[in-house]
Amino acid sequence: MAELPEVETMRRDLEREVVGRRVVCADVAQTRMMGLQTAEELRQRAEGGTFRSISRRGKYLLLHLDGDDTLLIHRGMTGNFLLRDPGQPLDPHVHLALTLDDGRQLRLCDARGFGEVRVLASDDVRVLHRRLGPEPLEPDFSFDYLVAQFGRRTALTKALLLNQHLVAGLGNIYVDESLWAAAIHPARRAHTLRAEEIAALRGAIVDVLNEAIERRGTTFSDYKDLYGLPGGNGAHLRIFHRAGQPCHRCGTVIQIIRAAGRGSSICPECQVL
DNA sequence: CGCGAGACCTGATAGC
DNA sequence: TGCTATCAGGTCTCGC
Repeated sequence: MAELPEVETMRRDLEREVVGRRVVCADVAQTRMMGLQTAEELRQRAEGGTFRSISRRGKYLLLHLDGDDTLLIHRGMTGNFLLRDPGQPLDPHVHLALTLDDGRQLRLCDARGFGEVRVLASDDVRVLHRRLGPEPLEPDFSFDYLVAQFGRRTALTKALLLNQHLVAGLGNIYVDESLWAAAIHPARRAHTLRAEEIAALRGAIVDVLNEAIERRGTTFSDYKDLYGLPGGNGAHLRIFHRAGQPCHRCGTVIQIIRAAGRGSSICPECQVL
């Protein structure tokens, strides 16, 4: 999975590695990851472009080319975006391979094809920005904003946190981690949360994300960084994928339940409904 | 409009 | 050993 910390880690690495580099060759396989865009159009618009800057919006990675075009990448669940040296053996399930003017190659690999890759004009980038909720690490993800949203919503707290229109960048890992840190059950209805619980939840989300970014993201199965290396946050997970092990706060055995259609790791003692 | 269920997809794994 | 069923979940669509 690639949630905000993994995408942000990749953004920072790409900023250092590819800004100023030119795409001399774009090999594109037509897949559903491109939506209605053809592989040929993607190739034509990417080839010859120079990377001017790299940004991120939620879980979307945006590689801005000179001119009006931006390469958009969403890694879905199993997607990896790798920077390979010349001559390195092909990776499986390559959808897109960009050969740079220094000989290195950016490869988008995704076995399942749940991700997305397209070239967008700046108008489309603006649409994407408007479509998504606030960035959780920026000031507009405020206590007041969350109180206003949660107060009028009856959905499960977990469902709202996974909803990218409400806040952009959280996925199953960091939602479970944040809910545990704030001692809130994932199936609590959002409008039943007290003000102090909302404050705790907001603080937990910020802390959990910042710590994960510091450790270059979480790897427990597929995720690899730009260099093909795992992130360092896996060993620091407090609740996610720890079913059967003791809660770090109270020692109770961690369980997996279903909430908002997702497997959800909880401490049944700390997180009561 | 908000909510929740189902669809999409394929590799890993459990069960027979 | 090899087959089949099930599960994983980010995002979109659809019905209520």
